[in-house]
Amino acid sequence: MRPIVTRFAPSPTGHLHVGGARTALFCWAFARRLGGRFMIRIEDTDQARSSDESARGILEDLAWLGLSWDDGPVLKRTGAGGEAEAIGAGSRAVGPYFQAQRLAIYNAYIEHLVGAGLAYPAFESGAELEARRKAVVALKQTYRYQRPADIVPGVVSEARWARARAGESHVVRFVSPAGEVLVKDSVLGDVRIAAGELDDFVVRKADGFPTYHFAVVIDDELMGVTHVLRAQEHLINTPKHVALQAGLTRLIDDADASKGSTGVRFTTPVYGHLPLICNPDGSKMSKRDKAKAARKFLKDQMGKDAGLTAAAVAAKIKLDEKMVADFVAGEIDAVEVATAVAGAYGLSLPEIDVWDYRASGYLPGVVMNYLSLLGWSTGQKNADGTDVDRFELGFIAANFSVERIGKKEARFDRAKLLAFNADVLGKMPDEEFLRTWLRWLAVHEPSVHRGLVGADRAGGGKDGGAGGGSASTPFTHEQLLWLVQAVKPRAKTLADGQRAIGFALVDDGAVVFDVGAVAKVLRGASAPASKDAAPSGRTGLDVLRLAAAELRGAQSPDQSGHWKSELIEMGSLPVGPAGLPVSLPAGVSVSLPAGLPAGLPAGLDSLIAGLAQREGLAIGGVAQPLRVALCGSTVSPGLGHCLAILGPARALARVARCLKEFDG
RNA sequence: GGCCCCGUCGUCCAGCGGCUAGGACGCGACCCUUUCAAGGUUGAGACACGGGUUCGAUUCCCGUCGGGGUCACCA
Repeated sequence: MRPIVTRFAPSPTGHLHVGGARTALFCWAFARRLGGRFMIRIEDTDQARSSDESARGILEDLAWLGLSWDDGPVLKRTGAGGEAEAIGAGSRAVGPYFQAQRLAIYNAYIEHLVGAGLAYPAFESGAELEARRKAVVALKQTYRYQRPADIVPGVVSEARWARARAGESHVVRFVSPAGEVLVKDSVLGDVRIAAGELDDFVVRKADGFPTYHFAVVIDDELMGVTHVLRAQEHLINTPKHVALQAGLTRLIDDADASKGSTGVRFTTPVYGHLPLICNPDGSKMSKRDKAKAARKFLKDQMGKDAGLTAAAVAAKIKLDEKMVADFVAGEIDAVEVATAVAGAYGLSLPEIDVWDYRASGYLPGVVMNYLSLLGWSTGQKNADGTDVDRFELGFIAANFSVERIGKKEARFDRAKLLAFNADVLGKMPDEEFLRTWLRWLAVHEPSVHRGLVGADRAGGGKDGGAGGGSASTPFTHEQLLWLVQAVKPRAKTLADGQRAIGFALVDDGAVVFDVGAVAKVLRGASAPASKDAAPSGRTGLDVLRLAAAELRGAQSPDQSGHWKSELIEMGSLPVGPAGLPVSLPAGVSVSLPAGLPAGLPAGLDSLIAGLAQREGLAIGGVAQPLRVALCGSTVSPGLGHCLAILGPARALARVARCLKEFDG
C-alpha cells in the first residue's frame, strides 16, 4: 500500500481564510492520524494575482495555527517559545512545491495528451467566447463550449497545430470523455455526472501556464497524493479531474514527453468534499465579503452625501481614483481598497482571514478547536453526558476520521468562537496568560506593551526617548500578574485586555472623571449605609476624604512606596459576610494558590470593608466614590486589584486630585 | 435557468428503525456580588412538508418546498 499523503494547496492571492484553515486542519489531522504525510503546495498558476508575500503569509498563518507540514516550501520562523524552526525542511524530493516552477512538467504531459489526440489548440479569443456565452445565457440555456467540428477524439489535429506553431495565440483544451463520469466521494457518497455535462475545458492558458484543473491532477499524481480533502465548491470540478486521470499515463521522464510513456495510468485519489463554511446569512464565506461590506458602506455614504465622489474617496484613502470607481461599481474586489476604506472611515470589516483572528486576539488552538467543529464532530461524550467539544490540536490529530465529517454547510458563529476563546483565556494560569498577552501586545498593540513593560525592554537601549513621560512607569512583575487577574475574567480575546486595565495605563493627572459618575456617586445623595445603620447623610466626597486617610495609613511605614505588609496577611484570611477577614481558630491555616503573590488585593478589599463597617456604610458606599477617584468611572476591576496595581503613591495622587477637582 | 450537494432547537453538533430527541454557543430567570465582568443553579427552544416501506420512522425510499454550491484562459 502506498503511504498516505494529503495536501493543502492554497493559491497565494491573499490571506489564508478560515475555510482554508479548516481544510488544512482536516488534511493535517487525517495524515497525522494515519501516520501519513501532510504536504503544502502553492498553486500560483495565476500570474496576475499570485504573490510571494501572500504565499509567505499563508505559510506563516498555518504555522501560527500549529499545523506543520512534512512536505512543501520551507518556512523559517521563530516558534512560540522563541526557538528557530524550519517547517518543511524534511520534504520528499517531489518538488518544486510552487506550480509556477513546474511548467516543463505540465508541458510534457500536455504534449503527451496531444500526441494521444486528447487535447487540441483552440483559437477563440476571450471576448469571442464571452459574447457567445452571453447570447446563450440570454436564452436561458446552459452555456458549454462546443467542440469544433474538425476535432476527432484520438486523432491529432495537424492543421490546428500548424497554426499554433506559426505563433497564433491559443489555449489547449482537453477532449472530454463522452460517457458518464462517476466521482466516488468519501464524505458525500457517489456523485454521477451525466454524459455531456463536461465540455472541453482548457488545460493550458494562452500565457503557457496550466489551468488549475490540469496542474492539480499532474501534481497530485506525481507527488503521490492519496487523499484529497477540499471544500465542496470543488465537487463540481472533480469530474474534470477524474476524466483527466483516466486519460493520462505516467511519462518515463516527467519533463520530457519525447522519451515516451510508461503506460502506467494515473491513480484517482480518494476524494472527500467538506461542507462549506457560511456567513450568518447562509451565503458562502469568502474573501470577497470584505469588498462587499466596504462597497455597501461606500454606496450608502455616497447616496447620503452627493459631495462624496470616487475622487474624494480616492483622495482620502490615497488610492487611484479609477481603482476606487471600479471598486464601487463592483468591477473589482480589491481587498486593499476595502481595507483602506475601513481604516479611513472607521468601518469594521468582517473577520474572515486567519490574520484577522490573530489581530483580534484569538488563540490559535481555540481557532482550530472551533473550526474543527464546523463539519466534524468527535461523537464522544464526557462522563457528565456533555459532548466532547473542547480540545487541543493534538486531540484532533488523534481522533480525526473522515466518517465523522458531516454533509451540511455550517454557519460561522462568532459568538461561539468568542465563548471558547474566553473560556480558554479564563482558565489559563496567570503566568502563561501574561506571557501570551505580552507577546500579542508587542505585535498588535505596541504602545500598550510599552506602557506595561517600559520602552527599553526589547533591547535597543533607552534611545527611544521621543515619547518621554507616559511610558516611564513600567509595572513590576507582581503588578503585571494583578493586571492579569483583573483582565482575565473580563477578556474574551487578548485585545479586550487593554480595556479592562485602561485605568492603570493612563497618567495619574490625566484620569478623566465621568460626569455622570461624579454627580451620582460623589455629589449625589448620601452614601448608602450598611443594612442596620441609619442613613449616613454623607456625600461620596465626605467618604472619599475618609478613604484617603485610610489609604494613607495603609502605606508601608518604611517609606518604600508599597502598601504595608500586614495587608498581605489580612488578604490571606477567609472573608466573612461583611467582607472582612475572619480570624482562624488556633491551629487552622489556609493555603493560598501556590506561587501567587496574591493576598494584597484581597487585603486592600478588606481594608475598604473595614472602613465601611466602622463608618456604618455599605461597602459600596466607600467603594464607589473611591472607584471614581481612582478610575474616573463606576466601572473597573475589583478595587483591591486597582489599588494593588496602582500602589499607594499613584492611588493617593488620584484621590487627592479628585478631591481637589470636586470638593468645594 | 442547467447541473450538483444539503435539510434535527436561533446557530454548531449527537442520534445511524423503538430515546422523556442529548450537548455546546446564544437567549430568559434566579443566586452570588463594592461597579463591570466572571462564577453557580435553572428554564424555554428542533426532527421542513406530503407520500410510501415497516408492527413501528428523526432515522430507509420517492416527491414537494427550502437553502447552498457551480456554470472562466480564478483557484
